[in-house]
Amino acid sequence: MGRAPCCDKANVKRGPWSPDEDAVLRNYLQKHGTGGNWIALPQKAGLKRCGKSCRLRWLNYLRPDIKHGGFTEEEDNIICTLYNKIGSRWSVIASQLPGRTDNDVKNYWNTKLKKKMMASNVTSTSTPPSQPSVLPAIKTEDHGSGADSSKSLGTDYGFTYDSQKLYTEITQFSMMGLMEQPDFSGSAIISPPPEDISIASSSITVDSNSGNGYINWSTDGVVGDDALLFGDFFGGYGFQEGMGVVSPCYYSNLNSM
DNA sequence: AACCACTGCAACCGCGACATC
DNA sequence: CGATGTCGCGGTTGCAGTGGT
Repeated sequence: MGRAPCCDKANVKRGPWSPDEDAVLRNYLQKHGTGGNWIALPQKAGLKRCGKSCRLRWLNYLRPDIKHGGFTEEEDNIICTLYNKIGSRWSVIASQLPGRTDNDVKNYWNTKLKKKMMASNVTSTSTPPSQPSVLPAIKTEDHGSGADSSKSLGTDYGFTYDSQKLYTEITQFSMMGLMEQPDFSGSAIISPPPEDISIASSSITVDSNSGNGYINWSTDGVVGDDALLFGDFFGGYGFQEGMGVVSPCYYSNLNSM
């Protein structure tokens, strides 16, 4: 059985909102609030609109604290960073940007930021590293030094990866200001370390010919949440697609610690 | 001036999640 | 516990504005 429509589409107005409709909706909501029911609201307010349409209009346009356009460089960075970490969860991303709506952020990403990111990637990969003739099979290998929370811990996780892809992702990472520009001669230093995580040092080392590499990191001594968060950080930011292959290695190791 | 392609953004649609009955 | 109603989200569409030819 299909879902019943939220309103009678034949009897509701659609398309752009007029200033009069905006005023009616704004006045009603300022006086009465939503009453916890958007579906019933248009009838109460005297609008020939679908409740969903009213909700959207209020949330995306009429709310008093909304900002439109003029995204700052800082907002760009936040959007890029979060997009690379969590993907297209626009409501979550928008929640980190006061005055921005999910729709605004989504539109901004689709029309401008995505192209900006891609253009930047094209520029930064104009002299790509040499490609292995045959893409190596992905493998994970634990080179960890084992669990001893009383000492400074150093952990390496070996991986094999398509070096072209890895380079692109590291460059992207760098563009976001989260990593020093890699020269790809051998390694890239993650700098500064992820906020709130006490990683003492970290780097990515890659052989651009073979595609073999290691993620190396050490903490100040406590491997609990810090290491997990760092795993999340890598898994989310640096290797959104590829790192999933390595992530299980992290977690299986951490679980055994 | 007319046409076309492109861009940006408001609005719509469909669906999953959640609440309530 | 299943059926129903509503909310909220992400993907997509439609259209006005703009610039190029």
